Amino acid sequence: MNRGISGANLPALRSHNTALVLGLLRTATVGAGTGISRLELAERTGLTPQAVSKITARLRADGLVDEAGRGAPTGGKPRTLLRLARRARYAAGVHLDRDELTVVLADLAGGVVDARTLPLDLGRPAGEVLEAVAGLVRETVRATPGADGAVLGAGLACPGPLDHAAGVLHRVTGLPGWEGYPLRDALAERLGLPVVLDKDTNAAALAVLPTGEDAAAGAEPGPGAGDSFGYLHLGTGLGAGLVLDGALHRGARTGAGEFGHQAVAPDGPVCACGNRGCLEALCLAAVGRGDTAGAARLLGVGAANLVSLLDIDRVVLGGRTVLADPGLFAREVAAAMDPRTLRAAGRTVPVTVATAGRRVVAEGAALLALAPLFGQTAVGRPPVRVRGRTVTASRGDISG
Amino acid sequence: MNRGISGANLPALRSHNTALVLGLLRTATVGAGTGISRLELAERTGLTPQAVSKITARLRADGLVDEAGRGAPTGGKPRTLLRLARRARYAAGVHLDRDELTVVLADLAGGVVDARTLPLDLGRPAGEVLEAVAGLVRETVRATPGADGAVLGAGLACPGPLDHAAGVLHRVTGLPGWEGYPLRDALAERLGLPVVLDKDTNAAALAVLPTGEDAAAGAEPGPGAGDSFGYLHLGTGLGAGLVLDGALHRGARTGAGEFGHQAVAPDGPVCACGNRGCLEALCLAAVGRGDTAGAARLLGVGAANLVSLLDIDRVVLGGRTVLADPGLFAREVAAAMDPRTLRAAGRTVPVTVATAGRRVVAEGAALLALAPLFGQTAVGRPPVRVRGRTVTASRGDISG
DNA sequence: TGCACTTTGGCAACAGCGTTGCTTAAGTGG
DNA sequence: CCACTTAAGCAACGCTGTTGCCAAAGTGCA
Repeated sequence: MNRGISGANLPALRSHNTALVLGLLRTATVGAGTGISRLELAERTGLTPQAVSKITARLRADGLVDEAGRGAPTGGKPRTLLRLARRARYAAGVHLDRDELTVVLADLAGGVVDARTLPLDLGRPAGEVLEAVAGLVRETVRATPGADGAVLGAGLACPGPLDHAAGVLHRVTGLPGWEGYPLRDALAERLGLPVVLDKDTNAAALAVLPTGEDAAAGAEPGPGAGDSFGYLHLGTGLGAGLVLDGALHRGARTGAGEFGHQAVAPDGPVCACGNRGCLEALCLAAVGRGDTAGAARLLGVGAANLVSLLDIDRVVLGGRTVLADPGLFAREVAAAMDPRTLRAAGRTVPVTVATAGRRVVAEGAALLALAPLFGQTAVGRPPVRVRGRTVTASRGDISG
Repeated sequence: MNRGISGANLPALRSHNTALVLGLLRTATVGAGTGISRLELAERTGLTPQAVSKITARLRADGLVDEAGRGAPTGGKPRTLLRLARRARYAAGVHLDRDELTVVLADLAGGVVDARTLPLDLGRPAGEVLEAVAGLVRETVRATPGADGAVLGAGLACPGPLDHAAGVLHRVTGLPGWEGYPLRDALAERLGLPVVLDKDTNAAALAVLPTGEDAAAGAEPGPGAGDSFGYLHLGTGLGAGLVLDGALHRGARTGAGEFGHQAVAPDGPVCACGNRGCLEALCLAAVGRGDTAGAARLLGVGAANLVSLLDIDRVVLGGRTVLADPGLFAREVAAAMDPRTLRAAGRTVPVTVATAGRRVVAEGAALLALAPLFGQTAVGRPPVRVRGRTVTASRGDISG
């Protein structure tokens, strides 16, 4: 029942609008982006040009935003383009997998500046693992001139159930030693930086959110809404990261996205979780007997369920098994989905493979640490007049 | 890519906070609620007491809020309790089903003031159906003294695929005449009132959202987050309404909640949608052969999939078939879910049956029309300091 | 009964947000 | 070269929630 504290005051208003502008600047900065003008920022946010001028002036004074040349001629004074000062701040992204450690250093726009990978057995004692992580992060930061004092924080992505809010691991399958370990705070103390802990699949989903370079062909988010998709990760397990209306959906216990343990066959084989007919068990069995196409088609059935339940715009695939034959997976998953989504939802849902490949989780982890800067939540809507008096309006329950 | 316009200005800020206060007043008003004091409003919203005083003063001047006695003695001046002036405004809720029309008139707090039901064949021509709907709404409004000029709008809940944003029906299964019909605008014109169109399952889910009277036992939303649940409706079909973090999840095309067409058996019977193994086909077949408990257990398997994917807090059941034996359904669904959610998510998920019974959809439809008044979206969080300067913060992608 | 104390809640002045009206800057095109 | 167009900053402003203060309205002990 406790809805939390969500009253808004002027500093919150300012933060919200600043984050909104920064978010748009980021999408205009990533990849080969040339920047975005103040007026376009005003159009996209709904703020007045003057308000955008003030906000961008503050950001420029803080060194977070630079001018980047002129826009196309329009018959009058050309628009001045703005973009993020990419190297003004950095964030570290850590992918702590069962047998491997990957660390990336990302700039303000999320671009990877440096990346390092090390073999690492997650079964080793916690102190040892933490020292390896902290060491590789420090090494990566030191290798980039100017990054040393400018790292905003670190994102840490791990497999298995965990609690994002508390920063604590639950049970990493097969590795009982990590149960309940406060990984976030332990790393934060060693690094002297804020750390955000999340599931690997959630991190990967963040990396796939279109920050400019990666919007899937044909995927059109609905009117006024953010992007919605599922990132399906098939590696040593099968999980998903869900982005709904442009925001990661974790669930209250960081339990969302347990895609692999949906039941799709009443009398299927017994899964490692103890139940029958889990999609993960069927899928991995198919992979195990070399039937990659069969695994992909099973994945497609699960993906079709996801589309039916959540009305997402697109599906993105990743994980080692998928990356071993990306074309086949994209093709077979789509083939398995099409008849179901066409008949049930009347549309074809685009299926792609995450372009960042094996580094997608680490890149997403860095975005976890950058996320507080780039908000996207609305404060509300224009006031509504009720019986002649302006009373109120808000996004509330209804969205149209 | 178009994130929509979400910049916030002072009127938006005011609307947001006013809606927040109204929402808390509503939860304190429904049922046997005695009201809520200004100071508690301040604590719950995070606003200062003075800000709450100003907001409630405006609402009292508008006639939307009344004083309602004193709070418990605390050793000083007792708090003055406030509550919604329930009869200050009304909203109509329309449940247009295949064979029946139900209209309720709800007061500001969502309480049902009057309700009427009529047999109505949805296969009749559109004009005839609309006239019946408008007629029953008018009749219901006229029957309540003081309601005539005070109706904020009408919510209209229908079965089958439709577009909430456009207010247009897609194809109502078996009734091709309604395909593409702009039902919302047609009714709005006849009534001279704003109309909101939504799926019956979404409306029912709104009615189940705890506005005070209906919080399921044992359901604890996660820290800082809103309630999350799935409302599963088993009647002539099988569908769901999803509430995630306190907000209805519709999807960009109002397609979310197609719970019945998830595949749970690779070689199952052919469903009406043309695919094999849909949960709806299996479930309805079980009902058809009198195996109600079997249908309930199948429902439980689907519900467990929902919990795995979305990490929801609870499951609520409704629909004619469920209401024919509520106890059995609650028991068997829970029994089928428990082994799956215990092993996969480590918890038991409460299962209840919607208390509003057959009227739940119409009640929820009325809430659709009231929703714009009672927002629950946050503007952001307190500012975050980055390298010594206050830059920004927002809810953004990460929620902890 | 009276008085000290506690707590509520309004009044008034204020800081800071985006907005408005206007001016200046910097181009294009005849 | 000049009229015109468009971009973007300056200054004044309205309105938001906030702060400091004070009156109102209780409780509880002497």
